[in-house]
Amino acid sequence: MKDLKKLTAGILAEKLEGLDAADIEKMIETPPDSTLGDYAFPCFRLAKMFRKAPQMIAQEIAEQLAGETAFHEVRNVNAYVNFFMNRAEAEADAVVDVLEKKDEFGRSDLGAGKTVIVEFSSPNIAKPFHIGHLRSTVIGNSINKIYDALGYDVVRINHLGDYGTQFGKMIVAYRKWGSEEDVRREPIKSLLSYYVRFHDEAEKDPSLEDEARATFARLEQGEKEETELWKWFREESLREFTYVYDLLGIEFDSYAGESFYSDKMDRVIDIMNEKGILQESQGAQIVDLSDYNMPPAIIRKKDGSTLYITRDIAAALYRKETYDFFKNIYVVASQQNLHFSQWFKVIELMGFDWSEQCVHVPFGMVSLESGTLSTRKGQVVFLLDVLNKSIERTREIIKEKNVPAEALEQTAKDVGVGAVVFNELSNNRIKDYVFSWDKVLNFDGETGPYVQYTHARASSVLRRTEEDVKALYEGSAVPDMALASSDAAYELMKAVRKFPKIVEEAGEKYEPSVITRHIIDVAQYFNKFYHDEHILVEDREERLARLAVTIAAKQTIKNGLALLGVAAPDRM
RNA sequence: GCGCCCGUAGCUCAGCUGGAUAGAGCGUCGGACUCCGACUCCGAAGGCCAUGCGUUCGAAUCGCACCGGGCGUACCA
Repeated sequence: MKDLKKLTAGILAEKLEGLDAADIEKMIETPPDSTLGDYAFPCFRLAKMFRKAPQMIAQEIAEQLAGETAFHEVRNVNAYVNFFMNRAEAEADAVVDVLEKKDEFGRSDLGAGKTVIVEFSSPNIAKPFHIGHLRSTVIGNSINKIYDALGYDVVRINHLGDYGTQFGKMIVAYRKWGSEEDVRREPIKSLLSYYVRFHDEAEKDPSLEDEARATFARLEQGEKEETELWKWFREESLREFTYVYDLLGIEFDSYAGESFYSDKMDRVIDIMNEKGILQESQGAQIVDLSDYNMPPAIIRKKDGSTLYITRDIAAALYRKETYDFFKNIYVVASQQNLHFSQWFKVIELMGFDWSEQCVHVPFGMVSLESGTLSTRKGQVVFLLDVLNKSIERTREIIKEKNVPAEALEQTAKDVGVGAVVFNELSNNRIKDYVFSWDKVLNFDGETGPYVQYTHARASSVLRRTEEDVKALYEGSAVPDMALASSDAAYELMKAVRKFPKIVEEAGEKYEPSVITRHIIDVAQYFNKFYHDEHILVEDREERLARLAVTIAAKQTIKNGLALLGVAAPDRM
């Protein structure tokens, strides 16, 4: 597709001394109202340069560009030069692109040859997968897909919380109150109950905490008995997680969790010593960060065992060496902002200039109407329950619709799961939110089912005239887009044209909601177009043009949903 | 205390790295199916963009201050 903004900037640059096209392109903006044109060039800033009133400048530019064939019209309003593009040309340009690229429409090769790592989801072993884990899982998955679409090689890492003092606690608890049989039958539920009991008992008997720390230290030293138990807990837990990931359609390239780095930490400490940044304080080994207005990073506890931060540093070193990443992205809750600032700084102090390639992508907290999530206190909503309820509700609704019986289950899953995922990705990730059943199970308005419905509706139209559609794809019929250049069609096609830029923006900001918002726009424009104009008209030429618009809308929605990890069924 | 984040319509949120009268959805009220899928569409009501000062030709957007909320703040993750 042609970049019409760039083209406009280029033409303006010829008329304006002292400004190059790149500067002008940055100044060009989109008018608040489409009746004011497709692009606008504000002239306020030129006033000083040309020592003239901005309105005058705008007027003169508009007059000079009056005959320019690249534009349908150039109009002056106040201090703005407003550009109206040739609708049919712009639409045709996009249609050709969509017909040719299909599922690839919106993809680019910006990141060719570069590797991006995304660490996301990362649940704790032996704890249930709840609504709080959904954000990292779904945001991380989408960021992966976005970077993949931008041409990067992506590596999806599930940094399982499979290590740390908590496993000391778990092992102590299992030995005291656990049963092998229960763990085999209901692994997470049983392990969790031991864990909860541990905390209750430890309140009465604080020596349990010391015992747990000692047990973890033995695990870290590779003692056989502890290691066997730990391995077993990990396997059982992973089996349950996989079920949820399958439902969400999410895959990982690596499950190297914290434990994977347990033997890679001495090196980290050696490097720190070489650089002379490690010091002893209150029996622990720390890196002092007071020069950077941060509390110290504790690298090694007084009992010799390591912490989260040490493992993250070891993991980053390993990943740099293994993958030579261009970017190393962490999709982790904003609660850990300080943690990431600390260890990014430590890495820099260790002399690694790639510390700036490490990016923390934080997101806001999820809470319940009854308060903060707490697995231990039973204040929790399980993700599986949410997904199942949503699927169930979808099944009820689509039973009477146009879904063949054999496709019902799959469709209920696509739409039900899609609703939950879409909902999760519709707001800026940094915002906190309160989980509400009403909200996830509401399918009206700006929701996944709304967008999916729009897609299914477009598919339905296309299904009715397969010959025409085939002809368009094969190129044996070339649509005359002048026959579909109404306001409704044009606004829709403008949104389609914008899609590749939207993908780039979402990548730059690490913000899937940019895509979510945009495909809602596309769906809204399509629904308006659909209502305003009959697509399957008698006249073939007119019909082909409107079908081309329909194909473009459907494809954009489908590709956008794919980047969110949401399916786009043809019927629902 | 200190640090970071959030504060836009009754509710949930957009608002592009400063621009032309601040936009959606939900909810409320009122309309549109003998017509390509009504999980749809159209219309109405609803705002001193928390507050104050500043920078600027121009501020919801940038800076400072202040209020309210969240998170974090040495051996949990």
